[in-house]
Amino acid sequence: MPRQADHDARRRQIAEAVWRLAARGGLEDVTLRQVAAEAGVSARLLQYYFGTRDRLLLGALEILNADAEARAAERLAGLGEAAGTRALVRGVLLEMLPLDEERRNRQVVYAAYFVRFLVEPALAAVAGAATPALEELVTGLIVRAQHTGEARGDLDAAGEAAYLLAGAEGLQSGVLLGQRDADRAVALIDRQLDRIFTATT
Amino acid sequence: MPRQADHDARRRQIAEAVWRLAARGGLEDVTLRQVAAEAGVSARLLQYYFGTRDRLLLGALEILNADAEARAAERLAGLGEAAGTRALVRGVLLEMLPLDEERRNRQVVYAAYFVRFLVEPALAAVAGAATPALEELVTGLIVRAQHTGEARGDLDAAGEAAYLLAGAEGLQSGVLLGQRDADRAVALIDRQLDRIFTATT
DNA sequence: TCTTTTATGGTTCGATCGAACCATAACACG
DNA sequence: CGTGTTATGGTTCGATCGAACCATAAAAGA
Repeated sequence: MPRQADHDARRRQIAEAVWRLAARGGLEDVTLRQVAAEAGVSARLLQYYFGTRDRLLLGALEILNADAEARAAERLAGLGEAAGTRALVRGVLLEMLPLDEERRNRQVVYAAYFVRFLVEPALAAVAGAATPALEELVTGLIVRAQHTGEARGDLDAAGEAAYLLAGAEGLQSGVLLGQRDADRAVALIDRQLDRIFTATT
Repeated sequence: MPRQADHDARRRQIAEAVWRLAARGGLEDVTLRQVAAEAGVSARLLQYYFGTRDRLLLGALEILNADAEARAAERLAGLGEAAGTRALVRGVLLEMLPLDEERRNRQVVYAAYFVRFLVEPALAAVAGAATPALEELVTGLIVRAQHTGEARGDLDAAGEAAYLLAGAEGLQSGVLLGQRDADRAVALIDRQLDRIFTATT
């Protein structure tokens, strides 16, 4: 019938403006007018594609989440098909560090949303899904490595997986705050992996 | 000469209102009017004691920091004078978990400030001091324990200290988000300490 | 070519924001 | 008992906010 537009592209364009503003000044800078200006569209369009501001924040987060998942899977696949178990675990952990602008911005946006996660159940559902899934994934990888002898058999796989991921998250904060060098954070992770995995083939 | 007031008490009263609002809805809810209402004073008084909103946020954070430090020292001292090294390290780590309302609120407030730490240098200075100091402290404790034989001698004290603290910070997020039980987080920390420290006396 | 529906811009409204300003009640001291 | 200073409340201003509303340009199908 009429004038068709690429809704997904428009929503992404607007969401990216939300991300930039949130990373720059927190959610309080994510005002409808500022997002519109940053995205180069009229404020009316934000209403058209997202509705209210709360739903804009929710929608922008959903797109960010989908993006993060896709990019992470892409990067893990990029390790090569015959990547060792240790390399896979390392890849998952490094995904949580701000090793490039893309990851850094994404992680800062998550930080900007954090308090809201604690209050708005709709956002909490979107945010809370990732971490437990990663924990199961890493646990499974360590268990597999224990079976093949790549990892020490006398350690608690689930506990180590949880602490590895928690540590990566903590290192993320330190690097973002400029308290810690990114390279040094990676080195710390590698040292923990040295402890868990035995022979490097 | 005239009508004296306890400035420190007033500033604290106002700062506590800031904390409550920030923990409840993030910094965007910390508006002069809402803080005034929450503290039970007029908005004029916020200007009188803190000046602009930026300086209110800075002042409230400074008081929070001083509070955190004092309470942590208090709690560590409460472990007893002859507390073992492992117990001290454990105490430091547990201070980063939301094990009671006080710690939980404080940690949520820090989260609310986080993005601002990355942007405003004045806030970054206040926030960034704690973590490196804790890292040196824990490193020193582990080194001491290695000398006395309480800790395994073949591990990198600084690296383990850094990863312990980072892990505690990551566990903090998980507990705050309700993804992880607080008791389970403590158990995970204890398991890491089992690995680092040898004999429990 | 003419609809008819969609995508988009612009304007407006009531509320609220931060900050400046105006007032005055309380009180220590002469 | 004044009296001068401090601590506090209230009001106002211009700006901005989120949301609703009004308009219209574009284009797909008749």
